[in-house]
Amino acid sequence: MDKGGTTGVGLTLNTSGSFFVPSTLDHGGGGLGRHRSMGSDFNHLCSSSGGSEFTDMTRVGVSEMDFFSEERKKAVSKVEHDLDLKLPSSCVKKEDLTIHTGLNLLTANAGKDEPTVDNKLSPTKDHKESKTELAAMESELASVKEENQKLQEMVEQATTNYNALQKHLVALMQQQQQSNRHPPRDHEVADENVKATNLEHGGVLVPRQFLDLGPAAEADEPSHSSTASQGRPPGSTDHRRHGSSNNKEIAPPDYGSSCREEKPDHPNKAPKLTPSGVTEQPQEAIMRKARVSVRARSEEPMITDGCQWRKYGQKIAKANPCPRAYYRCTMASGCPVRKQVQRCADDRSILITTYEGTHNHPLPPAAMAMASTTSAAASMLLSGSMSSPEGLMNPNFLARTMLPYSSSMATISASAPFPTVTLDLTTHTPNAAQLQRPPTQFQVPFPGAAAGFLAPPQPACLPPQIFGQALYDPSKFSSHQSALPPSSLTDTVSAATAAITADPNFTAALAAAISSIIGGNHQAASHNDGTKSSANKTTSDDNDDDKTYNSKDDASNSASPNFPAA
DNA sequence: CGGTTTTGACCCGCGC
DNA sequence: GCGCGGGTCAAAACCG
Repeated sequence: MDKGGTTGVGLTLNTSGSFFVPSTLDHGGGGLGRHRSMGSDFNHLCSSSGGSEFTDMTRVGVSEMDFFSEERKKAVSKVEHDLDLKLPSSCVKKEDLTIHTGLNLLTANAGKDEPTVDNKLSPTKDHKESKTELAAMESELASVKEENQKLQEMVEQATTNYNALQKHLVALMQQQQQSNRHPPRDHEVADENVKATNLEHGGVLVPRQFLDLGPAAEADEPSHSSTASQGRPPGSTDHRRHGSSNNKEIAPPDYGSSCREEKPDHPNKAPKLTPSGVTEQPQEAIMRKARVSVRARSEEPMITDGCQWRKYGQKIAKANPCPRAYYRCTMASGCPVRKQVQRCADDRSILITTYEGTHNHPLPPAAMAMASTTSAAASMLLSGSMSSPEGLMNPNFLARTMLPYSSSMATISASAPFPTVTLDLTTHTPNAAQLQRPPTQFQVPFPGAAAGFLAPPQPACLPPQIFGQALYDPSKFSSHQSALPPSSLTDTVSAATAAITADPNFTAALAAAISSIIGGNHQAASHNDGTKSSANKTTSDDNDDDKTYNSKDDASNSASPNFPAA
């Protein structure tokens, strides 16, 4: 498609003086509706539409040429003004987009085009018709202008939000670099956060962390992390007893060895080289090892997070009589995300779900929230741990930032083999709703919402529906859950989210979440069918997904190891 | 029949 | 070196 480039409008004139926009123009941006939905090419398309649309509707007799030419010029200039068109000289010649009007055009092009029906029109009839057409044009032009105005406002808003987010990211990256050199004290961090938020930076730096996060960026993860996590040294044989039998179509990742190979503290591991020769970031390996643990009350064997999981193992840990189940994401082949599900030893109504890794595939909307949140929490954890060893070694570092509102909401475990954030959603926080938007909470403009990708501008990444269908199904509600009605859970979730988002380090993570949400939404619009087909059993929608799991799990619930006979 | 779950065995890191 | 514990594999069973 010619995006309003050097292709001239190329108005042609028939012998009657009527001129048409040739169909070749229309394919580029003839339909107004097409323009409205355009994004980055909005201005370009509008600029060409301003002319083409106008001229497309215009069919004027020769006698009116002079009169209408002035009108047209005014109208076009108005449109251009309204749209505040900025036509880069490099790609658009202004004169190409200007409506060629007047008799000079007539003389220039006269006789070049074949006669049309308009030839038969008498001047008088032509005149009247032209007037009505002009009136129609003007009214339509007005509505178009109005719509374009709205669209432009939307674009501007989205751009503003995007810029604000980007600036903040840049500021945070700079701040992070500074803190690497001179680890500031806590209050200094807070001050700098405030300053960073207000900083205005013109530079466009995209932090790598931002790029690394989110499904879009993760799409190539298999080629990276798979070399890191799955790639056994070329000559090393599978030391396991059996050859691969399952997953024949997939290069079976050796998660055991990968896990071990990726130990961040492995002393002898030199940074691996990607095929391209780029040194692989150890951060990525650590990133995959960061864990987000979610504690939620649920009678269900598994909380509903919108993803498809396949159980690949079960183990009874020493400290907990309840067996721990191991699940792997099956929404895409080779997705590195795993989760562990285990009931709390103290309170078996509490389900502890620990997520690890980031999805390398688009997510359905229902899965987006949890994935974004876990990814964000992991990123936050890692950004804290990355910026200084203190973050990793001192469990209070992140705890301080995450727990300004509730000490029971989130905890950081440094004693665990891997850095782990635990979001405790089992405790109802009375003031959770008030904490949802604390005055000092960093709020990221939500480009998705601004641009209309997401309907409600929710600060919370965790819609309540992800925490088990039981929350909405009274029949499945246990006494535990009835003690925690959905609304309060919503508050708790919101409060947890508020606690997380209060951390400025969360920014990069949230950016990832946003990008994944946007990308996922973009995907989701066209992905549903794909999800259905590829996930055959699971998903006409999420409820079906739940039912699939629940039916099985319910059937086996009595014998479910998640509920061992006490 | 294909996908999922179960379950015993294996691997590896770590502590002693 | 050995045992323990966590994590994973994969054949068999199960399910729709």
